[in-house]
Amino acid sequence: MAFTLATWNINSVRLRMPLVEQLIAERNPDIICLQETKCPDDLFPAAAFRKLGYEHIAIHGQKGYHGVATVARRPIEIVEKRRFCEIEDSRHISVRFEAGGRKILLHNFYVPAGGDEPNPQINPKFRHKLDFVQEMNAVRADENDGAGSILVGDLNIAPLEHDVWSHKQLLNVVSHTPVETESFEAMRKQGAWADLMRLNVPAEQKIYTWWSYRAADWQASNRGRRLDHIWSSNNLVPAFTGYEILRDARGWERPSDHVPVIARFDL
DNA sequence: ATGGTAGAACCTCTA
Repeated sequence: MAFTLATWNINSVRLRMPLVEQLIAERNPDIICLQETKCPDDLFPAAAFRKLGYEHIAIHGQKGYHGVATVARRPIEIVEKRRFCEIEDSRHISVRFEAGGRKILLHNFYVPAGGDEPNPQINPKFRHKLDFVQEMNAVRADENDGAGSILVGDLNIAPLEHDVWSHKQLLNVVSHTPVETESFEAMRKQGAWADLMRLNVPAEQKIYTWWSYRAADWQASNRGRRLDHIWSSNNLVPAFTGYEILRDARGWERPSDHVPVIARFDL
């Protein structure tokens, strides 16, 4: 039983519904996890998704900012919309679905970006980001009863040296500072999560999923970062059969600054 | 070293 799963920071789902349609036309993922939907739940384009065949919809949105959504061609059951750092931001939703006779728990995350100043003493947004990652230590790849877990989303941290265009130049830039990358990797390992996008890729190979809007020519400068991630419990690693970063989507009409990442599993 | 773009919503915040 094969299925594909896409994760994409869409940066306004209402504005970019045509791009979502393009993703579906080109790759037809079974499940789509969106972040930064920037859309209250009552304005979510649910009818449009249903029309496209995504009849199962789990949303956790708010007005103006943040917001996550998981939509699927197959039944999904909402498990939780977790609140982090005692703040009412919409940054998480988890659902359960069945594949190959196994129940799978799927977390969809939008981790705080953290502002520009990488000093938690003077930048509350960076403090919030660090606290958020700390709190994610409680989210583990539970393997009870043979079930598996998947965690995807815009995690806003590029943990490894070759997850950014220049390790040296980004050491003091939020998303790649040592305090972030170290607590991020510690949290991932502590939760027993496998970093699927790096599994079979040489450490020195660059992987990007995001290119800034601020570059004059994103393609020419190619100063990307790997901010979007796909993790799974170890018992799902044998079922993981590969992934694709839809880099082309960065060049689509009025693009998001993130591109979809699509993982394939065969259970 | 600096400033560059984009979205939501309405003033400025967030990224």
